[in-house]
Amino acid sequence: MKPRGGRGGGGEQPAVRKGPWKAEEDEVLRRHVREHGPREWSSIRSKGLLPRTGKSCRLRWVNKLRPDLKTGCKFSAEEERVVIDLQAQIGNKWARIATYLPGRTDNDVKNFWSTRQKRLARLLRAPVPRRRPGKQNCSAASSHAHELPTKQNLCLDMIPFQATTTPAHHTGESSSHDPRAASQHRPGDAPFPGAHDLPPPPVPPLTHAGAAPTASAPAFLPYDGDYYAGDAVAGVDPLVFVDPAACPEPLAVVPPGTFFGLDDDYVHGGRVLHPASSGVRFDDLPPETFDFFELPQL
DNA sequence: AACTTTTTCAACCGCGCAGGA
DNA sequence: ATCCTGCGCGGTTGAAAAAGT
Repeated sequence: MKPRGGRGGGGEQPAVRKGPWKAEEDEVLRRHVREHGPREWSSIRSKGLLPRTGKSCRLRWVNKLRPDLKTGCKFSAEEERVVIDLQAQIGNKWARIATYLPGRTDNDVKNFWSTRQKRLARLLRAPVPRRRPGKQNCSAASSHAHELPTKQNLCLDMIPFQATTTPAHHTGESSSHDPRAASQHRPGDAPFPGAHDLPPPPVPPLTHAGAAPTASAPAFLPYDGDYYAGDAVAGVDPLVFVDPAACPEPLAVVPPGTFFGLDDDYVHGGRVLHPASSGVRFDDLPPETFDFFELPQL
């Protein structure tokens, strides 16, 4: 198709190929990265190595070929919650959110979120949900879904939101507004830093209702390569720990209007309301909405 | 078994930013 | 200061797979 606006084009280059990648193409791309690192994507085409745009090559590498990716593995309970928490805090900054999830890409996070949004939207339209297809999770079987008490396990069933969560404005600008800072790896860096090597992503301090984050009770802590540092935190506001056994980390409150993109007709005070009956709370929603209800207790 | 619906995920596109010429 | 180019991000699409009827 059309190479945009006369760009990218020195001399004679093969027509751009699109669509699924072949194994041979993957191998060429891997070789390029081995030799040059994960950069100079445009040169792959200009040198005639592959009839793919640099953009396409980069995407293929980042989303599929990077050696540190978790593939064929659904999001765990932890990962789900991290995504939900961070999306509530910083919005659709998938690349940044992905920096908290070792082995996950922004595309993974984006797809995950999109799936949950659709699922919730469908559930809200259809009060009697069908049994959700139970694909095998890495760490769970879906048959637990109806066995778990929702309220105790519902990490997002929070106390009323009242405070200073910081949507995009907090995250977006200043030095922290460098979405690339967290994900871009420079030539001198370790080739593909896993979570252990990730610098603390520049996520703003998260807050929860009634208390500002403190050293003793951080609202959220980035992945530390092993487990979330919040696990061991003592003295965390008990309101945040709905059930420490089921939900060991402190969580940020979901600010109104942010949950899965629902507007305030659906979300009120940090709780999701059924559109047709404002007395229905988030935890009245079918557990099928979330996979992590189905996970065994951590 | 066949068909339909839903979910998953790979890949593309447009836009904006950064850096070099 | 401006333009050009490369790259990264977020949104979207569509095919394939899985599950339900």
